Amino acid sequence: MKEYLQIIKEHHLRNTSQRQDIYHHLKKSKIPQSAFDIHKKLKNIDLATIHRTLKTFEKINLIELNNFIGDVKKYSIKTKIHFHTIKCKNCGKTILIDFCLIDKFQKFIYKKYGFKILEHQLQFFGLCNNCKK
Amino acid sequence: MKEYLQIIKEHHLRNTSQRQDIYHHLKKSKIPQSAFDIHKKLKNIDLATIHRTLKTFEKINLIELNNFIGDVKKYSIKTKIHFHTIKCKNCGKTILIDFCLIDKFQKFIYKKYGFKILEHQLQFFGLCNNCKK
DNA sequence: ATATTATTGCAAATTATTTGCAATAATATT
DNA sequence: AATATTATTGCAAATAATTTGCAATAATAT
Repeated sequence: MKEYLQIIKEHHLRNTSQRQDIYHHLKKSKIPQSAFDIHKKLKNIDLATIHRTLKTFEKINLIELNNFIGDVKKYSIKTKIHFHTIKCKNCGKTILIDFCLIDKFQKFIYKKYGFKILEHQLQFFGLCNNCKK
Repeated sequence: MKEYLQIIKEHHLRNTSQRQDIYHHLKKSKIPQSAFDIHKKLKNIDLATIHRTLKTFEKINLIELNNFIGDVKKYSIKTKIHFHTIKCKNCGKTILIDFCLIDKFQKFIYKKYGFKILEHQLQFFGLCNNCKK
């Protein structure tokens, strides 16, 4: 919470109740949330406001886009802890992998392709414990 | 082309001129294409037909979804050659990395999380040669 | 306590995708 | 080779996701 307010203030934004509620909803969500997901929980906040808020939060680096390819946009709190996700192709169960496999490849890619990597996204699709049987 | 016709026939689908044209457009495209991208090039084919064709092609594994997160759906021919992409955050330039960094991690993930990985998608975002200066 | 202006809610617009249906064209059947 | 069958197409309309204009409201600055 301290962190949220600090970042809001740094960017000269207003600490509205809508922004607080949306931030807290994202904070407590285990899985990335779409604008519509949030609207279902916070029915009193207009959907357009939720979209605008998510864009704002993304711009100031409070949250990040984190959806599976082809899916609607979903966002999650930007943590210092980098993670990846696995989604079960059968039941949709999604879990987080709480460490990063990729960092070590960044230097290699810089040498070979001249690209300086700023971010990456790694998504796995598979079958979970239950569904693989 | 042989491959395309073979797969179409295997699935008892009809080899229409629209499907041929869309397939060939994707085949010669270096970068994943959206329905609208294709429609711009093949103006005589209805946009709804393009959407339906892409879904059909995806279902029979001729093509695969390959867009950057948050972007509209983009598809590319499914090659035996697995690849990843890097997109420049500044100019949008996109290049392909023609080998896979991830395969070796799959066994590890199976052991630790019980997930059997079927597919993955790795996207890098960074700055290209020109833009990093 | 009041003035200023960012933010909100609402309605309408835009963009991406999907669907129903009659016309058309590809394949199967004779 | 001609005809029958039915998948596929184009068109129009529907739905879904997101964006935008604008007046009302609420947060912050004065």
